[in-house]
Order: sequence, then C-alpha cells, then structure tokens
Amino acid sequence: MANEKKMDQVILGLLSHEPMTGYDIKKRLDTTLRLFWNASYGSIYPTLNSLENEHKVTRLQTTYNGRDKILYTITGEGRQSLQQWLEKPVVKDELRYETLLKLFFGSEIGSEVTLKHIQEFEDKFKGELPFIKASVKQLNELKGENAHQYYRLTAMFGEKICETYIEWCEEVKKILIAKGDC
Amino acid sequence: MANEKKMDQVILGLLSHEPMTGYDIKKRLDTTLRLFWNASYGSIYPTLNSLENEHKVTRLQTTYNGRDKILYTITGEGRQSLQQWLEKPVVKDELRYETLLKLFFGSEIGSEVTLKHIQEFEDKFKGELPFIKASVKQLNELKGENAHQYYRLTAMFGEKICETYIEWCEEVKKILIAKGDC
DNA sequence: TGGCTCATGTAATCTGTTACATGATTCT
DNA sequence: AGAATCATGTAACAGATTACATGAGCCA
Repeated sequence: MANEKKMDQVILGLLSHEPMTGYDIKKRLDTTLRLFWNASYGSIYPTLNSLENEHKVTRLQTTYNGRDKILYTITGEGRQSLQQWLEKPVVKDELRYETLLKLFFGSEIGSEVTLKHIQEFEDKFKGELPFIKASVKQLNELKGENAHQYYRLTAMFGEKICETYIEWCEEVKKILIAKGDC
Repeated sequence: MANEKKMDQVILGLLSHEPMTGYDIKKRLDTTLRLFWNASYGSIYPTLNSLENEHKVTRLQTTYNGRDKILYTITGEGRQSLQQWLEKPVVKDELRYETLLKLFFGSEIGSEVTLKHIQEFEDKFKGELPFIKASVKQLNELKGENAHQYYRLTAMFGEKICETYIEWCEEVKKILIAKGDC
C-alpha cells in the first residue's frame, strides 16, 4: 500500500504514554488497539530504528532479569512531531471486511455457505465483547489519568460496534434461513 | 501488504453479476461497495489482464457511441475459481480507523482538536446515511433477483454501523465537551 | 472553447507482511 | 525436559497506490 506511513505516528503515540520496547509495542497493538489498528514486528523494529535516527526517540539498553531489552523513550522532538500529526485532519478511515465481500457475492454460492461466514463473524465479535466490556467498566471507575479517558472512548466504540455487528448477524441469519436457497 | 490477493476475487465477483469494463468496476467499487471495499485503476486493469491470461474472463472490444470500451465477461473457469474462494473461510476482516488512533492519543493534543476529528467523522457518515437508506428501501421493495437480496444485507450493515457511529460520536462529544481540557 | 466524464493503461514507489533466524528465561 | 513466552531483528516479496500519460465525446 502506497499510503501515508502511519507507523511512525502509532509508535510515537504509544511512547507518548510511556517508554516501551518493540515487543511491548507489538503487545499493545495486539490487545488494546486490536480493534482499530495492527502491525507486525517487520514494521515495528525498522520504524523504531528510523525514529531514533531522526532523534524522535532515544534507546536505552537495559537488562531485566537477565533479559536484554531496548527501552525506547520519546524525545521532545518526537512529541512535537506527534502533535503536528494529531492536528492534521484524518486522511483515511478504512474498513475492509472480506466477510462483507463474500456476503455480497453470496448468490454465487448460496445461503448455506454464506451462513457459515456470518456465524464465524458473529462468533468472533461475541468472543471479543467480554474483554471490551471489562475494559470499559474498569476505565469508567478509574477516573484518573487523562490518557485513560481517551482510551475509554475508543473502548466504548469497540463495545458499540461489536453489539451492532451481533445484532446485524442475527437479522441476516433469520433472512438467510428463511429463504433457504441452498 | 503481503496479504492474500483478493483483487482477483473481487473482480470475478462483480463480473459474476454482469459483464463490465474496468471503468465500470471502479465505479461499482466507489459506490455500492464503498463501505467495505475499494481499489484503484492501478490494480484493476492489471488484474483484468492477468485474469484473461488465466482464462477466467474473456474480453470483448466494443464501440458504444464512438467510444471504445473493453467489456469483460466471466468464464466457467472463472466462476469455478470464484466459488472455490467463496467456500473458503474468511481470512481477514480489517478495520483501520485513523480517527480512532487520533482519539486514542488525544491526551497529547487535548479535547478541542480531538473534537474536530470526531465531528468530521460524524459528518462523513451522516452524509452517507441518506444514500444507504435509499438503497435499503429500494432493495426491500425489489423482491426480484437473488443477487439483490445479498446486496441488501450488506446495505443493512452499512445502515446499522452508520447509525451506531453517529450515536457514538454524540456520546463522545458530550464527554469531551464536559471535560474541556484544551 | 473549456471543462467534465468516459475510458484504458503504465512506471515508480511505498508500505508492510511473511518467513526465517537466533537465543535466553520462565513455567509446568 | 520441553513448551511457551520474552526479545530483537532481516530479507524477500507482495500488493497496492499515486501520479502520469493519452485521447475521445458530451454539455454549456
């Protein structure tokens, strides 16, 4: 994808909350940001390197429990660069659901197969929901740090869309079962 | 992105409904499928070429109103290939919202700027909604072709999530205005 | 006549994934 | 002892966008 590179900003954003290792960043993306962003090691580590070259982060080699790790900290320059990006209007919000695609072409394969895809889609989000709900609840009580309040708003988004998806799946299932053209 | 190439299937899917030109395909993606899929000419035309080489589509050079166009039709082989893909489980549903990212890092820039992003997000989907609602209504009445019924299900998806997004935006705005930490 | 839409295509470039490589520590 | 997790990284490759190039017909 020849889109604007956003990995820089994602990493700076995460480091704006606290110093982290590349491994930590990956974990954060796989959990907290899972619903709206993701990335692989193959893009995280090289980006950390280039950010260091641009003096937007500093590296600190440490050893914790005999384990080597490289802790990255955002610099003033990095924070400035992040803020500049945050001020700019959003360029692209993208939703790419293969499930929707397969549904759209459903007439070519019939309702039985299509139902399976819908069921899997539903199950996936039903699986997510408890964790998201737990986060929202936790973040509601925790009226502390500012960053947590913003995290809470994104978690609320996750909760809402999961619930909407599940509702929609139920409707779709009813309709597909009713027609039963297998 | 070194993901599985889905452009092939998208084009075959669209051609499974009716013969089209590359230009038509682009239009369809920009309108009907806009909410869950998109692509540029730079991927459409080369894909059409490779599909022809694999005998999954046939080209028909025509002239309509003095305008040259190449009409592509799916072959039996192409249809088979499409069906095989449709049967396979979904590999990836991806949502990538820069807006959510900027919201998540909102503490770094404050609620004033963040509110602007939320407002734009809301406006965008408020703008989409009338068209989607019109589609849904039209497709509800039109109880004809099978393919339309599948299209209708995806339009219902669009309607639901747009409404959910707008609701969520209203909540977020209230919370951000209440705290007012600019 | 000028601007918009119709219509097809290519080359350069970007961005990121996948798969591989390595090795230590912690848990069971 | 073995599996899982912690931890960092690279090279090959894929997939797609952007920007450019070209030209005809339609509408005002």
